[in-house]
Amino acid sequence: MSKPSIREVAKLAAVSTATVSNVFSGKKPVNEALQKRVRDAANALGYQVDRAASQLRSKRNKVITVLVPNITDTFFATIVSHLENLAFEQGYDVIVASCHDRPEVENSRISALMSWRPAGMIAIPCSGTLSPLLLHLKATCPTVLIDRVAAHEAPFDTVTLDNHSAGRRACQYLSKMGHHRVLIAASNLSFPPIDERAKGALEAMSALGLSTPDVIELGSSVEDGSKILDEWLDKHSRPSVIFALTNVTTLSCLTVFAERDIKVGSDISLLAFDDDAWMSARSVGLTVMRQPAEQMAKNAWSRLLQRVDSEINNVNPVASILKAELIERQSVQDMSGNEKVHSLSSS
Amino acid sequence: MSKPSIREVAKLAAVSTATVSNVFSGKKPVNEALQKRVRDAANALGYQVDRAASQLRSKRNKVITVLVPNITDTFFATIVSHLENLAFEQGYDVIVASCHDRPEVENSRISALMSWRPAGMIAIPCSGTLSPLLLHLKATCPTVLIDRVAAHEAPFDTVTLDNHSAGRRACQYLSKMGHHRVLIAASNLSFPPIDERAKGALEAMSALGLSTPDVIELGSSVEDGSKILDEWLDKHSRPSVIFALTNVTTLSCLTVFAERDIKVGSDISLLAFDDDAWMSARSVGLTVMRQPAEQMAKNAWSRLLQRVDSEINNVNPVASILKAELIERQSVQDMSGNEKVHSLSSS
DNA sequence: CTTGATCTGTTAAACGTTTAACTTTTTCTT
DNA sequence: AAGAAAAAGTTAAACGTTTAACAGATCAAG
Repeated sequence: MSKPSIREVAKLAAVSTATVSNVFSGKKPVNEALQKRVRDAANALGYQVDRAASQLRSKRNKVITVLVPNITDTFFATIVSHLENLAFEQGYDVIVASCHDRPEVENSRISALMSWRPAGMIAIPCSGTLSPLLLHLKATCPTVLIDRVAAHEAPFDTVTLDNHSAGRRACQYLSKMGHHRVLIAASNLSFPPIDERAKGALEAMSALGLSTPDVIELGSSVEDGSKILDEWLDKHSRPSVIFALTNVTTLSCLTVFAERDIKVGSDISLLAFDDDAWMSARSVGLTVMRQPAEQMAKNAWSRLLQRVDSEINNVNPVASILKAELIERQSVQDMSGNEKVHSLSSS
Repeated sequence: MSKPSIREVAKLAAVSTATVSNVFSGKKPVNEALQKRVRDAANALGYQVDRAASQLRSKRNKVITVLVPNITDTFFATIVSHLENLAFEQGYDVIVASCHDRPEVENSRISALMSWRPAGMIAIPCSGTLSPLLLHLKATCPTVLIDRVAAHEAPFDTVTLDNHSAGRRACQYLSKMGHHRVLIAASNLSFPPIDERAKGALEAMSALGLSTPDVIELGSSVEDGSKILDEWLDKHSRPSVIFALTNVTTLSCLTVFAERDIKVGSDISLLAFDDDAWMSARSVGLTVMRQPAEQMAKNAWSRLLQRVDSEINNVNPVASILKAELIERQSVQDMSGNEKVHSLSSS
């Protein structure tokens, strides 16, 4: 029942424990024949190296911990999935924790993660203001932060979207399509990326000389968001387009549209964020600002490995900033009355 | 830089290492005042118990590993999320691995997970035929299997949906709604739950004396599935309803409907499986068979803890089987011509 | 045939914790 | 007040691995 140890393998293969260790770690070369003998013995006993003992002695630990606000959010899950792949390729193990959007839980999850003595940590903070515990990591563990962080303010390597630019470009597109009355559906403006998106949008509108859009906060759940949006619509005249700043706010918008029998793409336009699978599987596909989730994971990973390998901790934090991609589908109606670009007919 | 050990805490607090250990583990009582002295010293040094050393010595390990086919699938992510909550409440840590639907990867992930020497494991196998490595767990580690497993055949505790009944009830509903020509969109019939759903559906139709539905396999990706369905529709006359057996096949169906400009709920009906957030946030909400994901997680968890705590391993496997819930929305059109049940008017 | 370099293998001491066994102190019984 | 029992701390030996330090063999060069 209890697992066999390296000693039993050594005895069965009639070698020293050091040799068995070398066979499995590859640290020192060992003769072909012996190697086979050892492996056979190990298989016969069902031996497997004990991580705890290995780590305790060697102080090396090929483990990266990942902290996300919520694993059920497709965007975060996608990033986790990519990170897991990258880690796997390089012989690292990943331990994931999610804090369910609760800062208190975040703290306790960080403690738990750190007790594994990981080689490094990749975190998507759940709130814009970094907790003291998180900040303390600066001194103890190579860390890179993704997404919910103000890129240049954090004392960590960061990988973020150029949220300001994404918001700006989104609104430029909206105005090009002839929309003047836009409502911005944010989740929570205390999250730096959301705030940036909204600021970028506002700035673009004012630069274009258009009226400043209203901004409403819909929170982090679809239900709450629907209710808030519903009430807002009761009190205001209908905007020509809603710019939804996350996949969850997008869902809130669609819920309300369904209840009120408002048709997307004709009665109202919708520009969404992220690009979940369901957003394109619709009769009126959603036009979206897509975040390059895979690239974000890749950058975070390589940045972290660099820190881990170089042991140097006094290099200045580097901020890696990526661009969102506008994917044009049918949910933003063209109200401009302009000719289509591809039309060659002379008027 | 390097983490302080229990010895340094002991020295600073002027006690023995055993006392420090007892303060943190609670194994033996220790005087209030001393306790405070120890905690203060630990805080001052930033001390944290080293899991590896602790586990190595005590052989206890409050860790449960979780294996899923794909963390980006909302259904699996939801289960993982609930499991994480349950674990957290009881002082367990969870290590999650996903095998990206590849059996080879599954094997290597299992090895990796086992090297943590977890107290138990909860797995959603990625294929219906359990790998030898997985079967081997029977002897080494308390294990409970969820979802992709034939409930009564596996030599493990299982938590599954009553898929046969779900398929049957779905088709009974469909027939009640006046649908006679139904197409079943399976993902992969080699997965036991999918096969069961299809079988249940077929059985219901034949019991009702209706023509047996066609069954097509759409695979595990939205794109592949769309292509296959698209080709099928080219060669066959349009069914009155599609019964999609997973959230991914549902997406494939909707993609094809969008391309062909087929309106759900009027041109064609759709009965979906699972109940992802986006399924209700539509002008025509999807009627679905919802799986009780939270309950599945709860049952798996309590079943596992029972095994872990009782140390008894010769109890027969127990199969926990849950019911799906039919949630009626608008995507299945009523073709029966019957009066509505709530209508009291005399004809 | 020596010298020394190169391989391949072994021995034994850590790594940071827990815990059985022991010692000291306190409390309770009579 | 003496002795027993209970409570609170300490000592030191594990846990299963890695790895310095060492040892024996093989081989090439001089």
